[in-house]
Amino acid sequence: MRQSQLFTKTRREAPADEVSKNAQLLIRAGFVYKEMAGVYAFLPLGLRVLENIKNIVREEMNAAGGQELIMTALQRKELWEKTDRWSDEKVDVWFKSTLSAGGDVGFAWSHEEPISDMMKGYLESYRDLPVYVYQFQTKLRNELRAKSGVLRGREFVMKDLYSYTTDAAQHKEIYEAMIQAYQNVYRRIGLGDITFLTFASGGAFTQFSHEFQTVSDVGEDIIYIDTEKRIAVNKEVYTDEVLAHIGLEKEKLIEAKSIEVGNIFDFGGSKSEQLGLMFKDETGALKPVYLGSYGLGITRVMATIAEVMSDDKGLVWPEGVSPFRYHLVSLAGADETLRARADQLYDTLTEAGISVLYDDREQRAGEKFADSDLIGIPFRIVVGKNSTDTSFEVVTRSSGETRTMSKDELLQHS
RNA sequence: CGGGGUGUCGUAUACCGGUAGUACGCUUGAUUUGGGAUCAAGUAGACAGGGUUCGAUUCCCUGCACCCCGACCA
Repeated sequence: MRQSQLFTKTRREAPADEVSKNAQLLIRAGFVYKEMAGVYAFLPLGLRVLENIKNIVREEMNAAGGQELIMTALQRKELWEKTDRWSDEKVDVWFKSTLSAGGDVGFAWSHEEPISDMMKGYLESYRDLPVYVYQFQTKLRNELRAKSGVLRGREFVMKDLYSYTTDAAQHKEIYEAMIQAYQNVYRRIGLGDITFLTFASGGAFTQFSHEFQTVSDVGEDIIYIDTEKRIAVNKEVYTDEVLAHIGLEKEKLIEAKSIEVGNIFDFGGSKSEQLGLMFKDETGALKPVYLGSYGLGITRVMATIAEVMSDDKGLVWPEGVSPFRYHLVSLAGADETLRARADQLYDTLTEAGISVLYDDREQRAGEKFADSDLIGIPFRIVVGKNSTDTSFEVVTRSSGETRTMSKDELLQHS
């Protein structure tokens, strides 16, 4: 992509009404646009990051047996009344509206009810199970207060997978597979080292749920980490009894603030019974389908990366999620030789299927470097006085390290 | 929802009860070209409504928006 053609605009200063670092940087670098409090649009650069994150998640979900689908954003009142979660007293984040033709609808803040209700038409026998389906959906939540920029908005993209199994034993298999898949995701997007599997409250359904918590001072949760075992306990269930149950020693735990970047749940059979989602087992007996749900906030992950990986110059994208692999910065100016050299390198890399943002603009070096630092692509190739036809200056964004690389090395470097 | 704060060109800001200024951006021209260049000319603004006042962007009220703390976050 030629930067002269890219729809974006960097800003020297952040808007005065944004205090959170993730929103400041993402707006300044031209990744997101703020529509209103807690509601952000994703511009081409930001969308590329989102899609990269989604693709990593998609690959891991598919590998674990998940099948992608997409549910609706409009939901039926009657369905949510069945599980007693329609009233504003029970769920205070509902956006609701009425149909012109008559009747009430809700805007999707979660999809357990509709997706499980739908399953009634498809899951009738133990032969139909297990089923693992997931989607990437925009969730709408009427939060009393939006905060922390993109981290906690009223509109956000979430991956939610639902597992339908015959019993606890079958459920355990997918649940363990999901824990592994989630850990793969966080490792691949670059948050693996600071993201911990965390024991948390299971709400009304089970003793525990598991969260994935990324250590950050802007987080809203407090966790206690065992750095050797790489697991943690959320403050909400941090008791001697729970520690003993999990086998953690209090003295070894480190307290930290953290961002919840994922949450997986064991619902058991109770919700299925409420909804009438039953199947016949081998003996012909009618049983409730065993339900699990697995959430992962895509936009929140993007904001978390912006928050924890950035420096005073701007964003620093991990290789797995960066909008481009290389930022090719041409300092050719009026020098036709340099321009041709940059053009040729851009063509070569692009034809090899490598994503390159090519800063072919007329701007001066300082502005280009500042923009490049702000946008945060992992590797910057500088075509200028230090380059030749065969060797190029390459700067690593995260470390600032500069080295010289050949075209072949650029093509193979990964 | 409770408490606190803020609304001035596209962005960041200044001043002021009496002609709203600066920087960046943007437009045009010239000179520049390895870390946000220089010069010149131009462009563009007081959240909305009401009140006080000879006169309100400024003071007061209401609304709206945004930010922060808390509460909330299956």
